[in-house]
Amino acid sequence: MRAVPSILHLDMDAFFASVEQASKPSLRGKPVIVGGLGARGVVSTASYEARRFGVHSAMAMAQARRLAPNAAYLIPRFELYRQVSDAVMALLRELSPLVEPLSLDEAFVDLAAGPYGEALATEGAELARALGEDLRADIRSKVGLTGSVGLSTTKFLAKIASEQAKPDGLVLIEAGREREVLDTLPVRALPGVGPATEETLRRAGLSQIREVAGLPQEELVHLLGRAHGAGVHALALGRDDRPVVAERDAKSVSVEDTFEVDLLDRDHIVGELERLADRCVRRLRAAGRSGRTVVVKIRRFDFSTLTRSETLPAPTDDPLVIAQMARRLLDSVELLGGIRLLGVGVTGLADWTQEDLFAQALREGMEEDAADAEEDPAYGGPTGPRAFHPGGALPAARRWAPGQDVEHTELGHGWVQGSGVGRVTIRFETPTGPVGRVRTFAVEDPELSSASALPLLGSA
DNA sequence: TCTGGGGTCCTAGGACCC
DNA sequence: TCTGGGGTCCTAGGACCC
Repeated sequence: MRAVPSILHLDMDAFFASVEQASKPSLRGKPVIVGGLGARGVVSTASYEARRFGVHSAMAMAQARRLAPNAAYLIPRFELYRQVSDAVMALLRELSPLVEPLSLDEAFVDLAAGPYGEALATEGAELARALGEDLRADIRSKVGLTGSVGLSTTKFLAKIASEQAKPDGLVLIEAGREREVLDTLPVRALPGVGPATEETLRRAGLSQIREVAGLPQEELVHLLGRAHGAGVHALALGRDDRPVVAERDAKSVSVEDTFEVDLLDRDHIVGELERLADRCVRRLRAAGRSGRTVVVKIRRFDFSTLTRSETLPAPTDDPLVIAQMARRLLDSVELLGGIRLLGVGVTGLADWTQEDLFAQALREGMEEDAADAEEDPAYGGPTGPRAFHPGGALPAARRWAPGQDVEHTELGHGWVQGSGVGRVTIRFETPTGPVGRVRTFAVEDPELSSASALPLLGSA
């Protein structure tokens, strides 16, 4: 454990919702909820204004609508979030090359490995605090958002600190005070303790970290298993020597869809599977990877979930091979009663592809499919726009989704506030302008087209 | 209108090999 | 001919995280 609180954890405040508020002046100070808007959607992020109604991440969207009927409900705009995230991560890299992103809105930074490392060793906590406050000021002025910073001697404590700092604050836990802080927290605050482990511990009479820390390690191992028990025990004692690790290679790529209505027809399900396989391969190839194991995931009507996987002798990124493996895996599953989710993934990733004899053999035996593939120069597979799927159960590529960016030939940039009965309501405003005016159009209005997001401060 | 999507890590049994 | 022990790979499932 370090003598100086040189591990920084940054957590952006209500990130997706805050980006939306920064982007849409009319939503500032208002409850904003970002997530899936369909019948089976869940909340990704609720703004602090929306949290006052009891809305939180992972809540069913239907429940959120009951709690906060007047909030703004928006689809996520991941491209924009990624751009903003890149700008934030760039600020973190000014502090140290050792930056470990955990998601778009969260990262650890090892300050000791950066330009301030030596000064930190002598000046200690006060310099760490100053660096954290400067970072927060930079994020506010250069990105236009607020983030909370935790600083401490380990990853775990830095994360606890940023949690305590929220929203828009900074908390530093000094070397030597770790146990004192942990003694006030419930077991649920330990990373790796979720609902199931919490319940196991509760039944053993353990609800506070302090109680877990007082136990011999063997007892935890007995309760939770070898790796988990030892890990939880160490963290409860404040022992955490996990290093900050930059750029970890992904170990799997997967895509999945939950359908608005359970899918019953096997042919229809196979069609969706092929679309998913195609999307999965695109992502795999975009990352320059290939993989050996194909995984098909199915969630049945009753929410029971199963996976089927098969491993090739060598990695592939061939769309035909992956789609065919996925189809065969699906064939081995009983689909009676209907399915609510379908997924396709590839694991066992490699950076290179051996000469793919398997794909070659498959191609030679499948000239018709190969001919299909040529119609779509990039990828094979009988895929097409959602609109062409009869009875397509996905939210039919709705032309206008709430939150989406649009451009009007005369009125300029705006966003979809809502749509229905052949009409769409647009609010015309930009991140740097005043609150905009609302206008309603026919959904088919040729003056209206979808657009890209505008940067938050003209620079992000 | 119950329960998203993209990940990581661990466990456990059987196959297989030495 | 009555039954090893260890290591690794594959498959399936589950907990957890954001």
